[in-house]
Amino acid sequence: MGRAPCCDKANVKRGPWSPEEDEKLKSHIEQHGTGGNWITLPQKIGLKRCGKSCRLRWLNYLRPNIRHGGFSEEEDNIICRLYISIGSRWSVIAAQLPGRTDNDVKNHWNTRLKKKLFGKQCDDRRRPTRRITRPEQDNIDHGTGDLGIISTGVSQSDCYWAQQPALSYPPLRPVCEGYATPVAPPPQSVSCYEGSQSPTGFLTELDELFQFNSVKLEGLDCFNEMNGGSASAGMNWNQVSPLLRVVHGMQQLPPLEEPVQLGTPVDL
DNA sequence: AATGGATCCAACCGCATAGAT
DNA sequence: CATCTATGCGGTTGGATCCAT
Repeated sequence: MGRAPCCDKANVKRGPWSPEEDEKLKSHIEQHGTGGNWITLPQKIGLKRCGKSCRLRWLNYLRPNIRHGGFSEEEDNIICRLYISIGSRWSVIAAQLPGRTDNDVKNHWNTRLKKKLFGKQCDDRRRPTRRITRPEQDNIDHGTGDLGIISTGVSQSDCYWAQQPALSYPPLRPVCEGYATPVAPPPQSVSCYEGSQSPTGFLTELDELFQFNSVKLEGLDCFNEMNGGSASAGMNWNQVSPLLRVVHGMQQLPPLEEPVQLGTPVDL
């Protein structure tokens, strides 16, 4: 028996949202909330949309204080370090970046950071600057703390780490007491852009990096507390960063209640 | 100017989980 | 306890846009 569809796909609109739809949804939620039921909400307000689609639209775009684009290098570093530590748990990572959504973080990772970290070569100069899309233009000078320069996937942004003597990790702010902060790996361990175009060399360096993490992450005991002390409940460790699957004793993350305060110094 | 490839990102899909019954 | 339903989440896709030729 198959799973019941969440909505009648034949009778719901799909694809991009119109400004009118956005306005309907936004004003209703601002006035009445979601009513605790996304499924019935679109019918209530006369939207021919799936409840899931409404939820996604609200969470990713209509919600107040959402920021799009213009990721700072500091945010990039946080994303990379968390990805290395906990894998593709985008909601957790996004929770550390105020105003960012999991979808945004995920897209940013997939389109830029992954290339940074996993070998997009700096000498790819075909596209020195990326286009500035309308949403990005909207975000420029909106107090995001960025310079208003849209770094591209391959130019300044992509080459940022490549230009460094080695991948440089600023220290990650601990997310809870006793949380063993993923600490900057030895610089030489991730110098993946320096003559490491050879996959073998790169993998070796990654191995070193994760051996490093295997030590540092042993302190993640407080992961256990996330689910009432159950060491494995609620956590599929196969989904943890593939880079960390070899790590022994990796345990569950604690609840991440406080977003990382960007720009705050970190005591290690 | 036309075309094809690359890139980005909004949106969808489907699975896992939590909560209700 | 079993089943059903809604929600949350991560993976993937499709279309728009840009750049190089």
